[in-house]
Amino acid sequence: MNTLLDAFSALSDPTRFTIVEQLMDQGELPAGDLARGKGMSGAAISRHLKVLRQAGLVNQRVNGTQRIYSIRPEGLRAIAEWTISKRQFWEASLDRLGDILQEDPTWPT
Amino acid sequence: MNTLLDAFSALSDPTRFTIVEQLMDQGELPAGDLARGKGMSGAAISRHLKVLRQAGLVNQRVNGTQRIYSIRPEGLRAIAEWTISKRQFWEASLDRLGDILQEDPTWPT
DNA sequence: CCGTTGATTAACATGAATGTTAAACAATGA
DNA sequence: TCATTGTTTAACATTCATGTTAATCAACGG
Repeated sequence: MNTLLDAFSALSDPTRFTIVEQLMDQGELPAGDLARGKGMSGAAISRHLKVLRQAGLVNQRVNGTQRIYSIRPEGLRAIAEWTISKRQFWEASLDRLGDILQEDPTWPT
Repeated sequence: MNTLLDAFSALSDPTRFTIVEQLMDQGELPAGDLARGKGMSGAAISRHLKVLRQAGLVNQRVNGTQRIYSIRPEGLRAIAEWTISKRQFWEASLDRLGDILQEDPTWPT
């Protein structure tokens, strides 16, 4: 559960959230690319990446002088499983479960 | 998406997270009961509840002098929908999707 | 009307978070 | 070997978060 709170905390920062989304969209990226992408010092990004790593949300791979980051699926599962375990609460706001299928056609039926 | 970050932020605090879980377990509860349950001043709990309300995660109902709080399903849906939309990433860490069914037999197949 | 109860807001202290620049460090290539 | 590049860590300033107690406010019951 501590893992879960760390994940929530890590994702609650806009910079870190967009890093995660960028890694999801573009696959693995070196720290430098992420820093350039957001108008922010490399030092700041480096520490954000450390927070994400400690929360278990990203992996770091070494390639020469580069540190290449990618999504760590196990980290996201903490959130996914909590969400699933509480499904009855957010489903309660749907008149019909079918509504969500409209939003996400890949949702398992 | 701002709603989503507010929800993550709200849930990243241990006191607020347990308030949410307590409301899920026990249904609606007055602020005073929540304060007594955690050894903390009513003032602190009141502000935590305000954060949860502003994040859209709980509802407030007035009953005489009491403020009775309950889960707000719409708020949880922001997290649920983000999680679902990123499903491919956390499913990637499963050898077989069936694994999760073992953890949660009610998961839709 | 007054005192009590339940709850929130105000004022304050303190520790955590986040950005910057400068320093440190490792890998690479001339 | 030495300069360059990529990244992280250190030191610092500033803002944000969170707890406490005291003050405020509304509802109730005598």
